[in-house]
Amino acid sequence: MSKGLTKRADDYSKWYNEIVAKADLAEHSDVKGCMVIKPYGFAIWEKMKENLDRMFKETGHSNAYFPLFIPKSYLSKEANHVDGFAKECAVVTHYRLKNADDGSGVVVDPAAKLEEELIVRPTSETIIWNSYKNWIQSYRDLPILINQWANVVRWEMRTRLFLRTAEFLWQEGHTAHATKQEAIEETEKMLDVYADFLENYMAVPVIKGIKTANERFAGADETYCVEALMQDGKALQAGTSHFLGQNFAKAFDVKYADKEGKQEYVWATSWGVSTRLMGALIMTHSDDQGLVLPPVLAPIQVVIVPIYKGEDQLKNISDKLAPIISGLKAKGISVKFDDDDQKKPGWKFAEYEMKGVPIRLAIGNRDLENGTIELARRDLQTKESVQMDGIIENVEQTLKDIQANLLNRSKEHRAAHTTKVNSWDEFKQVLEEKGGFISAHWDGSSETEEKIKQETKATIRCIALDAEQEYGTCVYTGNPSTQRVIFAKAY
RNA sequence: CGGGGUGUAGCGUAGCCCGGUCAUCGCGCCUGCUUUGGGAGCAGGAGGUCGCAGGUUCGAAUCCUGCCACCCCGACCA
Repeated sequence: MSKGLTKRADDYSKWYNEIVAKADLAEHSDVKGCMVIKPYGFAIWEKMKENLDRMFKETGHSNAYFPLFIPKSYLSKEANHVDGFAKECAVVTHYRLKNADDGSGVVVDPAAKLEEELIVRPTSETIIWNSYKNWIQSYRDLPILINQWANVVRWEMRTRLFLRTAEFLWQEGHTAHATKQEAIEETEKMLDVYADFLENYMAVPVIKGIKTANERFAGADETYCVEALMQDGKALQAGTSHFLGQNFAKAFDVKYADKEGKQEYVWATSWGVSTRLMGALIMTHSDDQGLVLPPVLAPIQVVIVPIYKGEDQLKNISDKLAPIISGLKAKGISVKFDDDDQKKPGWKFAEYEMKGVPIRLAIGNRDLENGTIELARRDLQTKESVQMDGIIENVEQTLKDIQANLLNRSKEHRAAHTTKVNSWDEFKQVLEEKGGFISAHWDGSSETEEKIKQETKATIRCIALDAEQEYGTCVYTGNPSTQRVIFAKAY
């Protein structure tokens, strides 16, 4: 077994899979298309959840929970919505098993056929709006600002750990508002929450934008998104926030009486991020030694490895470390003191590097004599001997430095892989040789977008919210255009 | 559902084209001793219906037929 990882240039997807495996994050289940998230991977996801959940609550949202099963008739109430999901739904048709008559095992009891099939939710708009119908009568009932943490199922043909699996974990916010303006503001506010989270917690820079009609959520009037760029030059849709207009209100007949007593349809939004964020985290920061975690999301921020011979030495080291460990913990820093006698120091170094632990402290007899300790930074792969005095403040500051460095580094990577192009030849050349985000003029038609996709596999990731008005001509058709849009190959 | 490929120990594999001490090697696992500042060394040990079912043959992991499963490339991916 090789000690290092596959070189990225050789096979990016193999490199990605190795990191997921070696950092012990997740594995494919024997159940087709499904993923097992292992304890360490789940601990990172929980850190993400914890922070997102707090941010949702700070913006006035509450958590609730709705059923896993959606009656088929609900899903079909909104025409675009059902079209968008019909091809990837898991369907429950029976509710009972029985022993086979020939003793060959358990079979589905044909007598237990459901009158109406149940769909395992691919997303919960329909089941939630079926409830909102009963909850909303008056403008006084609005707004409703609810989020749910749940699992959903989308029967994808081809899956990749974290990025696309048949079942995945996510949060979905579903809000109801009295006015269009307020719903649009909510959509944009939650997009800002996502961008904030991606950049300041995950250290993943994103472009905020809106989707073209082709890429829009089935049932939305407008889909906002945050798009990130991975190390291989492909884009990843990291989160979406949808302005749903009155589509679901009309489909489920959800009206409220305004102050004048007039009946009006409710305005809606929905927004979500999923375990796909784990994929974004892995593909943005990892190197050939394995995972690299931003400190604010690392389950273990500091690992301490003692280097010793015999129990006496270990005891000396432990005694010396005790106040440092409690001092770090007092500052809210998560520390693991790995005194496992079964593993050697070198093994531990490699192990925690693969797991992306931001800081490693190593201490042995030599350090005890000199009053020093070795501090290794995962992001820079550097290590230096530093004074034991002031180590707590040093670690605290270094964690901040690492967090900032990771964001800067990924911003630089993105800047270096974002190209303005002005001709079709240039477009194809940059896409082929360099990849990354391509900023180009587009004539605004779905046909053009579709043709570009067929010829190059590149799609319009978004129309950036901060795009400047700039007159030009479509890179494909030469038709007039008023702004550049972001193209890329995507996950 | 099309095109290609692969199934050998927990994992990764050699052997298959040229049937016969071929079931190989690495990792992992178990035992013991020595080790511990970058994935320890040595010695010993456990573990396999060679995907399944037929067929050819004195003899099949190896050849033939059928089936099953998985992987890759497409199609699909709100």
